[in-house]
Amino acid sequence: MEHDESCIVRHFGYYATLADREKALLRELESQPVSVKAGTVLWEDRDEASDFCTLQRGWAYAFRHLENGARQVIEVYLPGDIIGLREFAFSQRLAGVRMAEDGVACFFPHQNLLSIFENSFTLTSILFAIASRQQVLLTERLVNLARRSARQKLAHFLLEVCQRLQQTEATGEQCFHLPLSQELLADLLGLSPVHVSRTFSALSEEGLLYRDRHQVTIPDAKALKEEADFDDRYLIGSMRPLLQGYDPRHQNGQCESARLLDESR
Amino acid sequence: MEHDESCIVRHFGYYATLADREKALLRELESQPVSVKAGTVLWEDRDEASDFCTLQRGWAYAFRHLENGARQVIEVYLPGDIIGLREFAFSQRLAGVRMAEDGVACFFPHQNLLSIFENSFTLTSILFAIASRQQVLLTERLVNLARRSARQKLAHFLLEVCQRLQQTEATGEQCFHLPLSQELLADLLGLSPVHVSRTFSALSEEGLLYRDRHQVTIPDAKALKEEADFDDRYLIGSMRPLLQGYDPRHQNGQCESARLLDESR
DNA sequence: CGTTGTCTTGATTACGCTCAACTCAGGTGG
DNA sequence: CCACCTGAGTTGAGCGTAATCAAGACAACG
Repeated sequence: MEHDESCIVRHFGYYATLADREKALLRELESQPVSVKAGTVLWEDRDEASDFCTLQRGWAYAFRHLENGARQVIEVYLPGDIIGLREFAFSQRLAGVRMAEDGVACFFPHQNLLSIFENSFTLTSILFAIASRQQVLLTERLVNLARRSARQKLAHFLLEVCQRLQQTEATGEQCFHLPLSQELLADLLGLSPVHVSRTFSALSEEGLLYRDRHQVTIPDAKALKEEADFDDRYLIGSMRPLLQGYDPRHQNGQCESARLLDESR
Repeated sequence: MEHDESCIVRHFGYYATLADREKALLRELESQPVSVKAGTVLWEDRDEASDFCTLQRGWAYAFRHLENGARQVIEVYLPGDIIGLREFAFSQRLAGVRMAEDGVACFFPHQNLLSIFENSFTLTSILFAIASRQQVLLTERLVNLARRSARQKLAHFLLEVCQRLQQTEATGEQCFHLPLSQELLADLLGLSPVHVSRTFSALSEEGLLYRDRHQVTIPDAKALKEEADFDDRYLIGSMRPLLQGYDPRHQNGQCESARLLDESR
């Protein structure tokens, strides 16, 4: 029964080499695939948070409704991503999650994660790395929202998505399907829908970005990255070899950056 | 040699009961306390990321410089927080960290975290919970930046800090020392320094918030929370009992939210 | 008592919002 | 097959929040 095409096994394998036992543990997470239609709510804000889910196919997004009626899209999930880690320590959801297009999701209970912590050092490290990466994505989104112009926000997001897609799907295309409405992009980037439209037009007129319906093309990635102040070091490409240099016999390593220690003596 | 006043032991103890062995593991993280002056850089953006640090005393903040000269403050760390988890999976720093006032920091190497993964299921779970909470804080900051007015941003941040301080220091005060300049608040909230000043004045005139130099007083927390759309469920108070209901003999729990599964049959 | 950095206040500007009308594509039903 | 409807996207006009620039007040410090 060899099906290493398991999305999550592939995803984890990116971080470190997996033993068969570990692959088996991972496959348990995907034992209950569910087909979900576009618009399906995986869970609502404030629902009881009792499980996680992996995304096998399709895009999804996390969102919050504010008091004033506005909606903020917090994160966009692509195939291979794990959803719900945010609430590991919480008993209720802190954001809703909805499918942006038809897809397949696999739910697994909280306990499975604890069981991984207890049974696999390698998978634990990888999970921590994935949580760390999610935090880094969030950080970049935060900077994007706080300090960049509308055109930079839009360009930056599209560049990020394009690169994340290339990592998972290993295509070299500068052209991809974007199953998100302009209203959703607005709620993601902290703009109004009309301004998203205007920004698309402006970027298009300058030849930095083409879009037909939901198909986006980036003719000159270098120029667009320049425009957007985009630096891909926060994406997976620059991640460390996870378990490199770890020797369980020497558990109390010395600080490499003893700089400050020295100073204080 | 009983000194349970260790900041990190107290912090972890908040999540679950610790055995002596686990307390010992944690104390290793604090074996190298360093006194650091206000303004000291713990590390710079793009430095090699080889260790983490816990904050024993004083405030610190993570920041990034952008191409256009602006600075974004990403996160504010209070005593008891762990700094650097963001870069667990990365080989270089993705943001600089600087002390906002005099304090004490404890550096410990990457390896110590891996050693915890290998040796303590409980501590691993707590670490994951802490990472999860950091992500949640970041999420709330993102919403704050994207969708709220200047006065809401400022009020919301001050309410958050006030509550976080109360959790660690167990004081009931609606009054605290804020060792951050208005310029730093501006860089944190995505505003200009002059507008932070104006916003302080406006809130003060309405009696929602008083400030004398770096001392902040919140006379009517309820009113201010109303104004800021502040909901504290994202803070530690609403966290789940971490290991509740975990039984290692049944590792493959069933999904509680089988809602979608049912639908798809 | 002067110097420095932080904060305040005023005047002007700009980026993106709101409201509203219009276009366009796709889907539905007569 | 066409008429209609709907939802998404586009375009224009006017406005508002917060940015910018600049000058002045204030406190802390040497």
